[in-house]
Amino acid sequence: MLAAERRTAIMSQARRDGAVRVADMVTQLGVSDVTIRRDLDALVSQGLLLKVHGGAMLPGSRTPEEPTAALTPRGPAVRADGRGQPASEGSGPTIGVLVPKSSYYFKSMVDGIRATLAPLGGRLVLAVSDYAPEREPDLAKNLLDAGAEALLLAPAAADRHTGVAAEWTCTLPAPTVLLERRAPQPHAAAVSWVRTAHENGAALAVRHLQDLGHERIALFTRGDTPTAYSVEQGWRVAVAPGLEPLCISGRDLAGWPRWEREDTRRLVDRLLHAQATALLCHSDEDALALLQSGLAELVALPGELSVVAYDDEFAEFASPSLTAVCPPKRHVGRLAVQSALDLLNEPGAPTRHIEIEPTLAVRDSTSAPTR
Amino acid sequence: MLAAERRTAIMSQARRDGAVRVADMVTQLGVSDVTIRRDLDALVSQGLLLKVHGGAMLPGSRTPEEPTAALTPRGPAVRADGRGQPASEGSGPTIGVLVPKSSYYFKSMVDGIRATLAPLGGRLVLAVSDYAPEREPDLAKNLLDAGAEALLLAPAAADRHTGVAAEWTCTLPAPTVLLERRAPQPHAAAVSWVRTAHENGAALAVRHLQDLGHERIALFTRGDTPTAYSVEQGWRVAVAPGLEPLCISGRDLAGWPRWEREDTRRLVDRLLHAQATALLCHSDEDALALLQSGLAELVALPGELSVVAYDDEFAEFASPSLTAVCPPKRHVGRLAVQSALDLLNEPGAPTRHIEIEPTLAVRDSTSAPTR
DNA sequence: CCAAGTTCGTTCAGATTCATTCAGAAAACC
DNA sequence: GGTTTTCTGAATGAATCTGAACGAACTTGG
Repeated sequence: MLAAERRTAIMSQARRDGAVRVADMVTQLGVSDVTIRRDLDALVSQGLLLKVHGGAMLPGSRTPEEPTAALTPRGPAVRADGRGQPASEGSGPTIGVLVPKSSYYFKSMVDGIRATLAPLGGRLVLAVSDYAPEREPDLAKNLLDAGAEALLLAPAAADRHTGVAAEWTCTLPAPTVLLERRAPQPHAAAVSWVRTAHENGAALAVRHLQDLGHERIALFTRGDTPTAYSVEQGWRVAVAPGLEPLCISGRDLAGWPRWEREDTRRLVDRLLHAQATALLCHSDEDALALLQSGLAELVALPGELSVVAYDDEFAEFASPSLTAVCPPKRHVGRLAVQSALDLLNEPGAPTRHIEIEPTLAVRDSTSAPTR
Repeated sequence: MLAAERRTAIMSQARRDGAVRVADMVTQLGVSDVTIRRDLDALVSQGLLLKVHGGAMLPGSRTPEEPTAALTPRGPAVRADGRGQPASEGSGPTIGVLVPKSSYYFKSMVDGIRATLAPLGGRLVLAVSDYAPEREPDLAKNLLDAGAEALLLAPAAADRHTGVAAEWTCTLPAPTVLLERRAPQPHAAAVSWVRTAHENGAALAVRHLQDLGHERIALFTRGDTPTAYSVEQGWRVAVAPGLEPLCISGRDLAGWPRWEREDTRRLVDRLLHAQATALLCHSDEDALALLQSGLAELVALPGELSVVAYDDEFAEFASPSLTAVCPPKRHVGRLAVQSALDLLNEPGAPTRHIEIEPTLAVRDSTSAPTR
């Protein structure tokens, strides 16, 4: 492993957890403690970390007092039901988070929230609605009962086309920041939100493909969520107008999300019939499933069909590795926490609406069309 | 094997793993280490890779050796203007700020920037363009020469109607955040900005007046700036459609910004003639000037004419005290600094676009119309 | 307060990697 | 055909990285 890679790994862990300990990195990276310490020294001299006994912390976390406090709770100290340890003598704020799913997309977002909160000694209380809108008001109340002073909400109770959240999310008795949702009209100027510019993410992918020479670019979107609609909208605007766009929605696809060999064949038929040379595939999970169910045997990748995955959880590990749009999930979490803390610390702080731009990771699944 | 093929292979591996080792590529491609190193040099000079000991890494989202920290001599503060605090032990970053005016609107913004930077030991370098677009590129360069590691720009070089900044603001060799401006299209997804939702601020004022029972709400806007156009647009959308709106622009008004008694009388004539019962006055400075030049002697305030000031620097101290829209100037500065620091500390951090909502301070200059 | 267990900083030696120079081979150009 | 340009590989000394070892410093729990 490269020294610089090691340092990147250390920094990424530090950013995730707010701190790193030498012993952990020794076992994790398989090098000696001296080496880790030297890495830390280097990072410290760049101002990226602060050394403390046992490891290092992110600078700027204003706790010169008890630096080790954030180090000692090893692993994810925070439990969904709130019965986790009090997270460093309760000096920081308690933030309640409501997400529809604890896995996949929202996992990274929650990671970002945790990483931002950890160095401040804040506590995270998590609720998962499992996409059941009717349970969410109660879950939000539970969060408040569990001591949450501010709420970060990604409610399933939202218009699927516009991502506008249900009204109750805007009238809770605590500062609220919506995640990947907007507030309904009477409250739009009063409730903050942080969202990904998924439209631009899809456009980014389309433009990359167009630059390579593709003209007919199909879209597959997963599920019936605001994200899927935003991606679809961005794609629709970015593909050359005039050409009939080919959009395949998981919600219309019998059998989905189980990709059988037969499904994949049918999908490929549709793509070829529409003369598509590229596919933007919402959720890299589905792109991976496509590959695993024989996509590469039916068409040459990327020669006959270029594939861009939307989302970048597993795309890197596919074969061929998938070019992917990377929604800045971790940063959505981070900025939401910062906003919530601002609202908490300064009661009159103004509402803010933040859009974060996705990036594109170009890998091996896209090339110029061969035809 | 062609050299170009080799380099493609290297890039592909780099993109897959985030890094490549010289030794690996030697065995994998069957050429000598010198050759690989030369390939790396070539790719580095194209900006595609960063060399590190043992190999190379993807630029961005990485921690290159000793970038700015060691290069910028932490010397005495170079102030672009006037007095300067000693800038606290030089541990923090240096932020360059370019504003068109150091007074009035931007004063509070700069205050917000300074207040956010101060506890971090950061240094602020300020440049003022005095609304001369042609001087701004040089001023920005000066800021960089003075050691600025990131830039916050509110350039006068911007489309007055849309607030889209000139292109050069997006191609500077340092993380850039635009203040109250947007980035032009090819760069919109790559350059962050922070702006006030002036449209919503104007709408807020209009709605307040409508709630009081006003139907004909006039607008005065000051100057020929993006802010004025945003306010005008928000006002235009919010006033009842169908009614002919009365918009008076300072840019069309002879003599402005000097309010003589005669000007005020003419303005009142126009308002009364249009049967306006309320006035949204962009810049509380002008609202104050109106009052001081005899407005209250010509119409009963707020009975015959309700006045809402846009901006809240002096509105509170007028008599009667003015209801005012408060643009969150200080917070614009604060969030811009936070964004710049994020970009500085984490080179791969995604672009963000932040809109902050103004608030409304209801005071004595608005009431239900008496008519 | 002490004692045990960690963690820290430093030095030294071995291994790897780096930049550079020089020379040979292949391709391009006249 | 001859010359120039470009690319490649060997060789060299210098620079860098890594791990072991040791005494000092720190943390923790009585």
